[in-house]
Amino acid sequence: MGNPLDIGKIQNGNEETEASPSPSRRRESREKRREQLIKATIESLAVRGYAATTLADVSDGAKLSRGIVNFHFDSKDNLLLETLQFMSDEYQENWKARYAAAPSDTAHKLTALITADLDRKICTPHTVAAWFALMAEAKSRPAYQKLVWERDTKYRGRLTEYCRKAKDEAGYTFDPENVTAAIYAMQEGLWLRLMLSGRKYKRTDALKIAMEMLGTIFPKHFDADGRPLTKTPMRKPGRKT
Amino acid sequence: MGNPLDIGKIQNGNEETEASPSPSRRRESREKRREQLIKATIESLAVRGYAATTLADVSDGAKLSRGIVNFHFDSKDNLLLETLQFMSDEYQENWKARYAAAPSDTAHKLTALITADLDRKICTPHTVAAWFALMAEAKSRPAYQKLVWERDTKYRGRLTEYCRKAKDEAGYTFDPENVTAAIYAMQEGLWLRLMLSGRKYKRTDALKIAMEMLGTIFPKHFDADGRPLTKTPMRKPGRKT
DNA sequence: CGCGCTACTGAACAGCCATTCAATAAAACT
DNA sequence: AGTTTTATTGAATGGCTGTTCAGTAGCGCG
Repeated sequence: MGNPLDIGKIQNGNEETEASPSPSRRRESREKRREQLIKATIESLAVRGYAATTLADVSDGAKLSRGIVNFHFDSKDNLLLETLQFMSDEYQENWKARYAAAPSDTAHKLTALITADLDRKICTPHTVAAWFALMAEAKSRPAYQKLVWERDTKYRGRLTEYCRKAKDEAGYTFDPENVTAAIYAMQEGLWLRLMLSGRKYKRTDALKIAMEMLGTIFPKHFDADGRPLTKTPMRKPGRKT
Repeated sequence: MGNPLDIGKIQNGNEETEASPSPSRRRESREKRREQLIKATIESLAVRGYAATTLADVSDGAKLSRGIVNFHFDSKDNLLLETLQFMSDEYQENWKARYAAAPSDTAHKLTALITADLDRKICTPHTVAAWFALMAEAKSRPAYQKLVWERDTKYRGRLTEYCRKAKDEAGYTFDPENVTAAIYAMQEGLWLRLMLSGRKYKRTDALKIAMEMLGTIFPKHFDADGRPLTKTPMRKPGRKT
């Protein structure tokens, strides 16, 4: 325990292909540094856990000096809070984009919401581990709790909307609020399992489980494997075939 | 932050009504002290979180002196590990007892397994919060991971057994392994919500959500509200009504 | 009553870690 | 080029915390 977790050269997957003027540049823009430090924090949270993550770990991980975090984030507490904020933003941007891009029928919107949670972008072992590390502290940190709760509320609101819509379309008998709660709980539980199981379970396994459950809950909208049924546009009790 | 969380007088809900010889007794049996310290640890984990829990908090909470934890548990690490073990044991004893006491038909066994998770005994806000505090560290602590994984495996094995049985009895089309994973994930997600939401969600709400989901997944075994149907003994594809 | 025995205490200690800050160096600007 | 501004460094600091251990006190036993 104590190896620096080299992520000094972050794979900035963005389209930042501009020939950087000098590779030995020490000064970076404020935003870049902050993001670099946040990523190093996530890394350390995932590998070492919350309790064992020190500022030295973070600065070493970013290949920078000791005082750097307090310079950019004022305090460790604040670094952790902004890390949570960062992950929360990333999460929301992801599902909103996927939701917007999905066809407008209920089955596809639901699919988009569910699969977004298990997207490759946000559902890496490190991200999930860091997320739980911070979330576990939420009970004793009102600021964390507020962030997490807001993230939850927005997503679940949208999910409820479509559970209700599905019910209207196909005449299911369930209570939409309860089904939403159940689905959302399942999603978080799948995350937890992904974190705990190391390499035994993969993201794609979780995806399969989630989609099959959609098929079970909304049998008129999905087939048994969880594939959206879009043939019938589905009106009130519309006749089929 | 720093008030001692008085639980010196633990409510030992057991049938230990034996008139304790002298109320000012300082020396206690080894087991009693250990349990008292573990309960103080759970309390502190729930209120302060993992990172902020110090040995001073634990000994203050138990109204004992500073060195007491190292005397009984050797190290803080070991205290935390034994706390996890304690909660794990309590959890398993609970569901095994409920399972054994349930009627032998599939629906009731399933109900027993599901409701056990949300039993008043083990599903208190403090217990759940402490559980997640420790579980979040599992990724970076092999010893924790092992304990949590074992706990999971036993419970899920039993759950799978009955999902399979239900499928055989009623001819459902789902994959039993996947359904088990989904149900179990939902259970853990409900725990998480219980922890995060403070007083907004109650144990009984979670119970309702879980049972309604059982009704959705096993429609031949439960009614829509999740009540076990026991009238029909249920054979293979038996004709109905 | 004395003698150990064991649970327990709390002061002392050593190590770790977040934070500070004076010094430095790179960019930006004039 | 000179000056200001800004980012960065890394050694110093002080507080906190886990652990130790020499001492204390309740308890049973002979």
